[in-house]
Amino acid sequence: MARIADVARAAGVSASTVSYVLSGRRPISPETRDRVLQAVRDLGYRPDAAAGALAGGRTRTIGLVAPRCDDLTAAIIQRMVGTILEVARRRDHDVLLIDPREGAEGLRRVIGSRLVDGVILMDTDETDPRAGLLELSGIPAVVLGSPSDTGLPCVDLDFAGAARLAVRHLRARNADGVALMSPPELIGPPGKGYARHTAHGFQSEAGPTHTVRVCEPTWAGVDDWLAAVTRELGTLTGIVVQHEAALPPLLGLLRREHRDDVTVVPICPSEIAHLLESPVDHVEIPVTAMARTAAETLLDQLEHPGPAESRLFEPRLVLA
Amino acid sequence: MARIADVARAAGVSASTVSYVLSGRRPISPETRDRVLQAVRDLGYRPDAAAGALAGGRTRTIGLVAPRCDDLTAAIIQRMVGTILEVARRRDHDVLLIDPREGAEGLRRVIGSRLVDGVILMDTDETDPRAGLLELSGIPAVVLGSPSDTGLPCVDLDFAGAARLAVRHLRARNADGVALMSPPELIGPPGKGYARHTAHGFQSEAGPTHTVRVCEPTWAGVDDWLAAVTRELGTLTGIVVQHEAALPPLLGLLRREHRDDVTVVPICPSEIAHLLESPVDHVEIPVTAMARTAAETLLDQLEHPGPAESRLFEPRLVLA
DNA sequence: TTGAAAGCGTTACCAC
DNA sequence: GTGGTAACGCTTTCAA
Repeated sequence: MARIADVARAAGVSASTVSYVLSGRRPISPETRDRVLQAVRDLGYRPDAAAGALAGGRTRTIGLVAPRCDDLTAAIIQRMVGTILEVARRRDHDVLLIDPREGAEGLRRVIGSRLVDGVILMDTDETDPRAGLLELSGIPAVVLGSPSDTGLPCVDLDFAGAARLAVRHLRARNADGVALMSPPELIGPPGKGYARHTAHGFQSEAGPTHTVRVCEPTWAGVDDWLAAVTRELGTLTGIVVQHEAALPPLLGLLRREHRDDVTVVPICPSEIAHLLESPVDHVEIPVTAMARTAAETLLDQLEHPGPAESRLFEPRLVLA
Repeated sequence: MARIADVARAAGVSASTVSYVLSGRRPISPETRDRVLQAVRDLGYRPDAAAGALAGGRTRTIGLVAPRCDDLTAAIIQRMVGTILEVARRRDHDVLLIDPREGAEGLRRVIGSRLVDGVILMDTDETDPRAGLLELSGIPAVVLGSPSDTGLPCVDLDFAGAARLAVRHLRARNADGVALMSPPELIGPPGKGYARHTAHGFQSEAGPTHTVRVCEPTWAGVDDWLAAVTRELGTLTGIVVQHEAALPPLLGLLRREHRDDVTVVPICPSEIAHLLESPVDHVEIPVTAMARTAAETLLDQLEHPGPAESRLFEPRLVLA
C-alpha cells in the first residue's frame, strides 16, 4: 500500500504538499497539483483514515442510532438510513451504526473513543436520556423526532398539524364519527412524542363524536380495534391512521366487511401509501426530505460549528 | 478527556502497562491491574479509537453492504443488519455502513483507507464484481448469498432445496397445476443467485403442469400474474412464492375472488409469514441465524486468520 | 512483572 | 507557493 511519503517522492514534493493538495486547505500551483494528483492515481494512494483522524482530530464519520422494526415501518427506517448515508457520502463522510439497544452507554462509548464527529438520533422517546447526554457532551447532534425538552436541533413533521389536516379532510367528506388509530407507542412512559402530538392535534380538531385508541398491528388486533371503536362511537365513518403497520390489515378488514362508508386517512409516507391495496388520500410524512434535512444540518454543523436550527415540516395532503 | 498517560500517572504505572491491562495481552499482577482499572474508572478513560487503529493496525470495525428496499423486504434486511450489529458489538466491534450504490468503488475506498477490518456483503448478483474485488484484496469477507463463482465464504439458504420442499408440500395437498412466483430479480443479467436456484429446484420437482413467472410486487402486478398463469396452466391449484413483497396483494386477491382451491406456500422468513392475513404453511428463510452465522464467521476470521467455511442452511417447513 | 521508546501515517504549524 | 517537523494517542518490541 502506498503511503503519503511514496506519493511525495513520486511527485517530487514534500508530504505536506501532498496533504494540502488533497485537502485543498492551501493554495497550490497548478503544476505541482497536477503532478501530485497524477502520482496519487499512479500509486492508487488512499489516505489512511485512522492516521488522518488522529492527526486531524476528526473522523469524518457520523454515528447513527436507528431503530429496529419488523413490519412495514422498516421500509420507512430503511429509506431514512439510506438517505442519510447518501448525504453523508456526498459530503465525504461515513456512517457508523450505533445499536439502539445499548442506550445511552452506546453513545458514551462512541463519543468517548472519538469514533464519530457527530450523531443523528432517531426514534427518541418523549423524554430521552440520550438527548440529554448528547447535549451535555457537546458533540454536534441532530434529533430526528421531537423529544419534549432538548436544546438539540430537531427535525420532524408537525404531527399535530398533520392530524388536524386529516380530520378536516374527513369532515369535508361528511364523516362524523371519527377515530384515531394510534401505535402502541402512544402509551408511555416514556412514550413517543409524535404519537402524543398527533393525538392532541386530532382531539383539538375532531367534533364531539371521536375517540383515540391504540391498536396492535396484526389482523386480530385491528379486528378488536374496529369492534371496540364502533361500540364506543356508535357510528364510525372516518379513521385517521397514524400507524403504518396496521394499514394492510385495516384496509383488508374494511373491504372484507364491505364497509365502504368508512373513509381512512393515513398519516404516512407516500411510499407506504403506494404499497396499499388501493390508492388512498393521505397526509404525507416526507421521510426522505426529513432525513436529508437532518443529515445536512449535522454536516453543516460539523463544517461550521455554531447553533443549528430545528426544522418542523408542514403537513401536506396527498390525493390518491 | 483523559489519555492513557493520565491513567498511567494516576495508577503509578507506565502507559504500556495500562495498555496491557486493557488488552489482556500480557499477564499483569492482580494488584497493579486493580489499580489501573480503578484509575480507568475514576478518570472515565476510553482509548482513542483512531490512535488504537493506527498503532494496532486494525480498526475493530466491520463494513456492511446492505441493500435498500421500500417494501416488506425491508423488514428482513433490517433484521439481518440488526443481528449483525448485535453480534459485532458483543465481540467488541463496530459496524460501518457501505452504500451499495457506490458499487465496487465504495469497497475499494473503504478497504484502501483501512476503515474496516472485514466486510459482509449482502444482496450479491449472480456474478458480482464486488465479490471478486474482495477476494483479490485479501481482506476478510463473508457473502450473505450465493454468487456463482467466488472463493469467499458464503452463507445462504439452500433455495433449490427450499423450492423442492415447497413443491412436495403442495403435492401432498393434491395440487396439480403449480406455479412459482419469482421476484423481478430472477431476470438477469446479472440476476440474483437465490432466484435462479429456487427456479431450478422448483422445476426439478414440479410435475408436468407447472410454470415459473416473475411478478411485480403491486396489486395490479399480482392481478396480471394470476391471469397470465391461469391462462397458461389451465388449472392453478398451488403457488410457491419466492417474493415477500407480493404476498399481501396475492393473499388479498385470492381471498377477494374466493379462490379457496389455491394453496400458497411462501419461501420467506417466519417474521414475514406472521404479518400476513392468516397463518400460512411456509418454507422458512432463517434470516436471523443466517445473519448471525455470517457475522460470527467474519469475526472468527478476524481473530484467527485462515480459510473460512461456507454454510448452506437446510430448508425447513413451518406449519401454520 | 514492568518500563522505555520506537513506530503507526497523517495534519497543521512554523519557516522560508 | 512549498518544505520541515512536531504533534496526535496508542501498541508492541526490546530490555531489565
